[in-house]
Amino acid sequence: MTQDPVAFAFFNEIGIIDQLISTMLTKCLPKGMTIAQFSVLNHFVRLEIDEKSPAELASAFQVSRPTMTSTLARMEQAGLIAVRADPDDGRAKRVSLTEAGRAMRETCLAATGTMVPILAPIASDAELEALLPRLRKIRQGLDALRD
Amino acid sequence: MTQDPVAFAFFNEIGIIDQLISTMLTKCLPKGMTIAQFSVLNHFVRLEIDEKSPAELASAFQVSRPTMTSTLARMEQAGLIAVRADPDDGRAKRVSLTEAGRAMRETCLAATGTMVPILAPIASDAELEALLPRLRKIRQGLDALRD
DNA sequence: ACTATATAGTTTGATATCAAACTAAATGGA
DNA sequence: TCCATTTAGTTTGATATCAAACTATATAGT
Repeated sequence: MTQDPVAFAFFNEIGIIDQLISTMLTKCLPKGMTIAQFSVLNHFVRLEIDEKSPAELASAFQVSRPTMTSTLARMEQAGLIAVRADPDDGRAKRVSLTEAGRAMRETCLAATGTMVPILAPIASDAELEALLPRLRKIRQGLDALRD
Repeated sequence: MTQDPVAFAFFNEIGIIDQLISTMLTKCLPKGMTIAQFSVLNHFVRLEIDEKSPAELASAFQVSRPTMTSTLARMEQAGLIAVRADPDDGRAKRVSLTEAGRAMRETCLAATGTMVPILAPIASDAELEALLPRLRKIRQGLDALRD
């Protein structure tokens, strides 16, 4: 362990934190809702975007296209999004939020809000605020490596 | 987005970093090998442990018992571990590393080593070293919350 | 001793995720 | 015009992950 590169220990902690948070978050979401789906709902609302293609969404969340296909299929099934053919490109699709999707996002937002006071004792806002830009820089560096 | 609690932005970055690193790491591992399996191999070698029960392993990696059952089944199938009944407890099992498992761990270690120079430009060891204890503290806090 | 509870592992059924291979449509070049 | 290449999306097949429900064994309490 001591001979392990620091990077490994670092990314190991990152992995465990992600796992713990994901599990907690999933548990407080409405039955059947997942983080992946909630993220898509959030994306539309926060960026005030009408329509986006599956490929654009996949790219925004840095997941593969098959993953996005799968997530969107479930969301359409659940009535959270509407999908139509792109009028300008026969290969493409256009995805948009439904009213139900918007409502579900509100519900999820309220549910996740309950986690904030629970997390507060773990780390202060100041602490997180201090770490955030440094993590962001690392994320951007990794992101750039992919190409 | 601006009204989002800092915690959300923070854990979002954590999630993306984990995803990017996991994908990179998986790609450099031998065909068929996964991070979950490599972690188990590593655990045995690094802690110099002979045998552990599936429940102990699940707890060490903070995954559910069904998850560990699944991972161990694949590893046993691949000949990386040996599993025997616990002589003292009729419910339990004892898991140990095989020679093949030990060899595979060495191979994986060498493979992941190639990532170190790639990651170096992303963040210096000093930077990671500075962040590590703070992440560890957050992880421990989250871990404690689970109970 | 007997029953209730707790613990070890598995099974079932669901989601997310990826790589590889595939179809269909757009684009570019000769 | 026609073919090669690229791009959008899906399908297939694999792994990880969880919760809930299940079996079997161990432990505790009466």
